[in-house]
Amino acid sequence: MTNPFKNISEKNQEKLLKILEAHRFNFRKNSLILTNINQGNFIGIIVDGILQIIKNDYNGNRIIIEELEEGDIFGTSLFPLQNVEYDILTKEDTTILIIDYDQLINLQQDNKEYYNQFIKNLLEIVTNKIQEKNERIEILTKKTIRNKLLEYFNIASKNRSNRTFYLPFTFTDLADFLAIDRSAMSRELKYLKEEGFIEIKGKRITLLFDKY
Amino acid sequence: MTNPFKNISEKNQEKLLKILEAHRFNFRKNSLILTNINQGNFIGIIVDGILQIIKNDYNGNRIIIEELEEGDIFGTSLFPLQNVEYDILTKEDTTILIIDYDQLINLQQDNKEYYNQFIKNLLEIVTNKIQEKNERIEILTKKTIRNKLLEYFNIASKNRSNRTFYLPFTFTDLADFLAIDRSAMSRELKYLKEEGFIEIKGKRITLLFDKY
DNA sequence: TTTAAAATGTTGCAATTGCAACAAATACTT
DNA sequence: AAGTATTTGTTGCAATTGCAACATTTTAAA
Repeated sequence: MTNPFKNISEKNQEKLLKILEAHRFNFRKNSLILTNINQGNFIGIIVDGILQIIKNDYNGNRIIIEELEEGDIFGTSLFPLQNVEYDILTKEDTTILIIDYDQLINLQQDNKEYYNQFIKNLLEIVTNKIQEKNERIEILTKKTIRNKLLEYFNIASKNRSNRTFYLPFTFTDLADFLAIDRSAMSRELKYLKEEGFIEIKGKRITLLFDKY
Repeated sequence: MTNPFKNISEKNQEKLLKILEAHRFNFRKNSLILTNINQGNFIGIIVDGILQIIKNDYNGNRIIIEELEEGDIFGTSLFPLQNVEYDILTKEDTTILIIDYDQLINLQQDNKEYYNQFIKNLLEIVTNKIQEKNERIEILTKKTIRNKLLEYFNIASKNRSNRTFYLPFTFTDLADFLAIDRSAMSRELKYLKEEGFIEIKGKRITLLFDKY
């Protein structure tokens, strides 16, 4: 994951955050970050910790939109529908920086190279985020639970360059991430184990198929 | 949709494209744009026309990843998996600009305000794209065909600020976009019409429900 | 360490969906 | 304008899935 302050010296980082009037916030594990931290358009940068963006349906379905870690960004301009319906939940103690998006974009500081570098870094981060979203879409467009699981496992395995990897969250969360029923997923995982496609020990998953 | 050259004069636009060694290409309707236009990391800008990014599954399923129009961007850095498996298809006669992504990012032209402006514009476009991806994910995470359709219709209606709108593509494409079986979708649309949720005349759709 | 809470595993059953196989209607091409 | 290709509509049926309800295991908190 790209660091939003890549190629920016400590000193310039401070200057930048001052110019942008960035605010720092600390949250305990399992707390809800209200999206109305400030009124306007904002970008949040995760300095440390883990966040989940959660959507709770009118159908009572809970969907994990994304899971974010250090260096990731989030914010109003990155969500549709003014993000009214999203919950942002800390999974660990988390520190974030909040920056006003409009102020950031409209700042007339072209001569400051650290400002330009920062914008470039954000572009790179958001571009990576698109790739993640596309991966997510790849998974969600698979028609069966089995194919969703296999696609998810393949991508996870590829991203970690290892046929063995650890789930970054619970199986309950995985079901929410894949937008499928947890018990149906559990059933399908059993079949996949029985048929020798995968091996599971706790959150440790090993792929036993070559490619599918 | 944001124009990638917003706030850049014609003159500076030319300079910029020269510096970036941008190449212009024209394609006829229904032609495949090979993703190996050039070898490296590239960004494509749609000057005019319409493109679809298509993925064909090993299961034989055809999925529309996105539909792009004038001002939109696409490119290797925006796809996962080195975009080997994606087809880029013109739906109309289309003109694009190709820019080398690494060259763009690594250019040392901080003093050129049009360059910085261009990067900012790209950030804005990619940020909007994230919103679109999130909307797509919202739709795909709905568990029933009915709810996928209703969510799609809601978003389409909201985006056009009108309860009547036109499908931007065929119903066959819509099924591919929603990742559902076309005939099953057709059946569900019939029920939605019968139950008075919607009205359909050709590609013209009117929502008759207040909110759902 | 005990207790409570959350996560995981399991299963029957009803609802939903994909698939296949057509007919009918539209849209393109020459 | 005729002929071909594509899109749309329809339906039975089998497969998949969600849901509910519960037992068991694991994790977290007091």
